[in-house]
Amino acid sequence: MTGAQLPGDLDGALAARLGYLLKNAYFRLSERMTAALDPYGMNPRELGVLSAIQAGGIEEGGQEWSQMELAGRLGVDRTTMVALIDGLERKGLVERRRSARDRRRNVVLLTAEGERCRREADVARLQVEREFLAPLDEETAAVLTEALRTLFAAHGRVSRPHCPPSSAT
Amino acid sequence: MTGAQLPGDLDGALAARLGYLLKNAYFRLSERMTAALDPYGMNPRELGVLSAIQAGGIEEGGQEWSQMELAGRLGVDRTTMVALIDGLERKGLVERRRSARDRRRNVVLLTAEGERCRREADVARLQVEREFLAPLDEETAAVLTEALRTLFAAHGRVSRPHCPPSSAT
DNA sequence: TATTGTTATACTCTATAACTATA
DNA sequence: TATAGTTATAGAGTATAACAATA
Repeated sequence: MTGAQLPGDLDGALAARLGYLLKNAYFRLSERMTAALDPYGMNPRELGVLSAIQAGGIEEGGQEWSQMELAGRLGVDRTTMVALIDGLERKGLVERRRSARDRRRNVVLLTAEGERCRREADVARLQVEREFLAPLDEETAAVLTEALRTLFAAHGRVSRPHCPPSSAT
Repeated sequence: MTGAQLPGDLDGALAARLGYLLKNAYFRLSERMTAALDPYGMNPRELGVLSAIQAGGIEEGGQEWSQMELAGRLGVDRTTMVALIDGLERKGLVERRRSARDRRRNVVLLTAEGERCRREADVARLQVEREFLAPLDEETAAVLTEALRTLFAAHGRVSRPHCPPSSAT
């Protein structure tokens, strides 16, 4: 569609580039996801935070995670996480609670509304993903997803040099 | 690897998200590509510009493209393209030439060194792509690439609202 | 009047440094 | 002394607005 009005095969040449293809897929999906989540008052990244909190809550009998741990797991800076939690707290979707065992840590919990919003938004997310993959037949879509998972396992997530407490300074 | 030191299945939960997978694949590949192209004195985006110029040059008997056209095709703003061409020109890889037929247009051409650099860097790019896909067997890698191409054709590239001369102001 | 290239400016996102309170 | 959270600040990347030259 966008390329149809362009003469020549430049789009073809670019479409041979893996980076170009991945970038376009990522940004196009992000656009749709952002639009789809807007009615729920959140963006994809915020939904990611809510999901991370929830994923922690259901594991090992309900482990609670601090901002630091969430930041590390989501691959964002801890200062970014502060702003992220600020926003979610302002919307009443999460709440900070001082950890009893280590009073430096802020445990982040879903509120009842936060959990409800997360669940609804997650349905919207799945719907967007399905629509996005609709141009592919079912098996191809499955192979694509599985291949991306394999690459993720092999190459790891985006490194966040100064966030996990390792080689700083 | 990165996830191995993390307790629980949060990475698993995130790895179920298409956006997360695409983002990680894109950023990881970008990191590697940036490192691999560094010896050639360029970054992935600059190589994209050189390739776009070259792709134009070999098509329809050697069509020459202006900054505006290159910007439109690469999906970047025209002001970004100015800075991009500035950098490439400073390195002696491209040169601007005023179009004879329309003196408003700056046709951008590869210098001899620019074409040589582009060709060498493109070999490095292919090598990086191959290595990046190495965790996948050959057929899976082919399906992945083809699927991304299909999605690209269906959803188009990243839209750049104010760049193609359409709905501005 | 509209378009290309250009410059200057603003905005967004993220990282860095410094501060506090806890350990 | 080191760590978690916070704040303020700076930096990259990108978009917006305005201007000159040309159509």
